[in-house]
Amino acid sequence: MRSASDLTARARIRDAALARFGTDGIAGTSVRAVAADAGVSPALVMHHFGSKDELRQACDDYVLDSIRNGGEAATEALGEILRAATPVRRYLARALLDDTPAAGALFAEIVERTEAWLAAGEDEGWVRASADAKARAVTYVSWLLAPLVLGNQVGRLLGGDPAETATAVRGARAGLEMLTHGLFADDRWLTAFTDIEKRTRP
Amino acid sequence: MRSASDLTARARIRDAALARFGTDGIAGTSVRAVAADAGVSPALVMHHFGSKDELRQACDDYVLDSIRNGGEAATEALGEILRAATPVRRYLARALLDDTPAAGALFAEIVERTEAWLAAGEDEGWVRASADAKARAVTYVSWLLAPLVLGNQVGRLLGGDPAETATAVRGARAGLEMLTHGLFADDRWLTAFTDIEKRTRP
DNA sequence: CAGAACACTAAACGTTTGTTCAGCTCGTGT
DNA sequence: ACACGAGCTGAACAAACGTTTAGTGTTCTG
Repeated sequence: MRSASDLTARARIRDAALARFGTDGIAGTSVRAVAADAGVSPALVMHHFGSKDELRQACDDYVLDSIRNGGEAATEALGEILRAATPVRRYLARALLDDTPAAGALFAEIVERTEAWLAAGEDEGWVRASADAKARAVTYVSWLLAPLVLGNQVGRLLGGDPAETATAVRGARAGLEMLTHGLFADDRWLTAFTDIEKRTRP
Repeated sequence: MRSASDLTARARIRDAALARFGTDGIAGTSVRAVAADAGVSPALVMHHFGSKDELRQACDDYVLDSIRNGGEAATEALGEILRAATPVRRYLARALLDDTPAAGALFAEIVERTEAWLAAGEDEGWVRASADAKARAVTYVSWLLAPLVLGNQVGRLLGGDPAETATAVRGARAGLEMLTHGLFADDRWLTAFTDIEKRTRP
């Protein structure tokens, strides 16, 4: 258990920035606010990171490392993300929406791994075949990330703290149900969708 | 087909704000930028809306109306969202992440409608039973909203403009496949999840 | 022990921010 | 013809912004 004071000032600033950026957004966070949270002067932030944008990049790198080195074999992307610390999650959500280079790279990486994972599952027979493996992987990852990005909304409706484990588990279980047994009992929506597709592109 | 010039200045300001807020975020958008996009002076923005925050509220209200009055019977939430104009979509994504009151209300509303819709489908036999109807509805709506919020990432990987219809359709189809036939062919993940749940909460 | 290197700050820089204010230009009702 | 309110602007405001500068200690190093 580490307390705030036995971290180096540089790390304290990075942590404060991560939390602030995550909750208030990058544009909505001032260097002064980060400095105040870290208990240092605004000038020290510049001394260590050069500029606000470089501070943001440092956060990007930190989050990338946290997630990449979080899971051992990284077989399942779900676990990695859910296990990551809360400020990191919130920051990641912001970064994905703000379309940070690092976040884009991470998203692409997760999709790639997931696609391989799904392909392996397909070979081994526990994943169904797909007409568009890439699109499926992208959509699947989007779905995994959705409760993370929409955490506040989901949490409020499912009761309790959005970051609370119990709430996340409840949603995850509902999702897993849909993914194994399906949501719809027949093909009506799928065929309806195909019809629309044909009509639009004959 | 309406051109930018035959709208009232008030509407032009609102549209410009919607677009800017959507792409740059609310904190990242200045009143001056909005005014410049709308071809008016910053002072006129204040004249019409009073403050930046009231301008944001006006955007909230507009998006709410756009979506609420968009679908006729609103049987399926999916169509409404996908059919909404692109700036509105992007703004909605931002608002959901920034946790605007209006966005929260809208999310809750969509979930409520979806839950009723799924319950009706369950009665009619084309939706499978669920252990946790509320959690399923919340998760389902999150999944619908995911490509919207993560549009940039999804679009980049699926090729082409994120807002492009073809790209969105490709992801939507992959999602629909998973929802009707399921993704996993057996219960291994679901039972694994249940095991973890039991071990955590005995 | 001198001195370079480092961590750190107070104060100020110029810019941009949201907002205000006085005043301009109209079309409309009297 | 006159006044009036609505639409609209340029200039200015104080506050907050990211960043710079000059300088203070403190700690390694030769």
